[in-house]
Amino acid sequence: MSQKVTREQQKQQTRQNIINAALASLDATKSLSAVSLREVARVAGIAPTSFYRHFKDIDELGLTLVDEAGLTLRQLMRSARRRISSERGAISISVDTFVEFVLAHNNVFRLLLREHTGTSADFRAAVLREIQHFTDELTDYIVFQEKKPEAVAQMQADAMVKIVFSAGGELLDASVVQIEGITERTKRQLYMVHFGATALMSKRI
Amino acid sequence: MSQKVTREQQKQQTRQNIINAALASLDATKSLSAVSLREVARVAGIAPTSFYRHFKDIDELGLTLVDEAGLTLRQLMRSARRRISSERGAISISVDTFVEFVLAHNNVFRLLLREHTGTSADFRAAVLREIQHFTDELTDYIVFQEKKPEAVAQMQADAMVKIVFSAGGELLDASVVQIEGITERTKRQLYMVHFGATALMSKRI
DNA sequence: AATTTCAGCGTACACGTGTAAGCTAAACAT
DNA sequence: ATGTTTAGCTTACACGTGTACGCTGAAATT
Repeated sequence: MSQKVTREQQKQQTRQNIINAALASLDATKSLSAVSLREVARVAGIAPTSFYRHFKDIDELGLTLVDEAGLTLRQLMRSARRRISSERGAISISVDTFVEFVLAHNNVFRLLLREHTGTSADFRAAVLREIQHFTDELTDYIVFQEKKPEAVAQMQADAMVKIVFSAGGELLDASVVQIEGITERTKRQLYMVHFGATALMSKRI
Repeated sequence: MSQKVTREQQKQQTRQNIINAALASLDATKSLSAVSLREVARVAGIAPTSFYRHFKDIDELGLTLVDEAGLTLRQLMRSARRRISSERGAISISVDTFVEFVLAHNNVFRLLLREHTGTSADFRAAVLREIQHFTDELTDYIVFQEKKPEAVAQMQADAMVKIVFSAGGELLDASVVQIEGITERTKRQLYMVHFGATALMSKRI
């Protein structure tokens, strides 16, 4: 049938295999910088040296993974924002969606969380960029929805993201019974921040 | 002069040398689990195999470091609490002290932050224990000082610690001009949480 | 003075790592 | 049909790792 693009198709297929292999290797006991070229190649089903046909470095693969993780997260938040109506709903729906994401793609979230404080400055910068995206979009939402000045909205969004991401980290090691508790606590904490920001805004900026 | 305890003294001295060597190896590019026994031994000035006379594992050394880091932090917060008078002062003094700590002992704080999301479940648990100490003491302070119910105080303290620790992570990569900004922002965010918790308490728990 | 303890040493091993060099064969362009 | 490109392979190398084994010499005990 279609044998026109077979060559490029194969290459893209192998590239995806490498990415999948790397993601599969990223469990709770393995950091990105500890993933070895040889292991990835082994799982991907290619020779170690063939890896270089697709990525210059193991680091280049790492940055690719961080980018994909950030993309997934951004898409998620867009879909969540579509389901928001009232103010109380915003926090509840957002947190629920985030929790679902962490639990469903725990390897991906762990990747972000780990490399956020990891050993590679490049990786840290890449993760920071993704978190900044996350924070910026939340800031925009707050400015538009709650009619708050940019400066206040930024601080509120920043605090909220810090709380949510930290809670996400707890989820990774949490048992099933703890998850509900963490979720509820996080919602109330975000509500605290929301309330505090609103009150402070009208008092002394 | 004193030759009575020379034997044990020497051993303790070497043990301290090992700990110092490990701390010295812990810069921005090296995680605890990536510190090699051989490198530590090299820096400490002993043969690789002599390491085992002091620690069973490299992990046992790691846990020792986390404990020492937590101890340092706990002592710091005690000294900070002594300088607190009014309510506004509490947040300001605490954050300032924390920032000083992170900047002065950045290797130690980096250790805590890294292993908090690191690859070893034992290390994660150890760091979590220290953070829990931190949170518990803050909770007690809030209960006693602000007369809030335990449940509210816990959520407030937990949110505050999450914000402060996240900010500490930013400080590690921040330039000198950014530090002031991060410090101020953090104070305001903590004030948001404080205010929000107070307001929420009187409304709907 | 004789004996026991033990902190530290040197040697040796097997293992996983990144990557350089040159080859094969199949997809492509001509 | 012929020549070129290139994804993937095999082989090979030097390096750092954890740790097992047996030894030494001095401090501590008797």
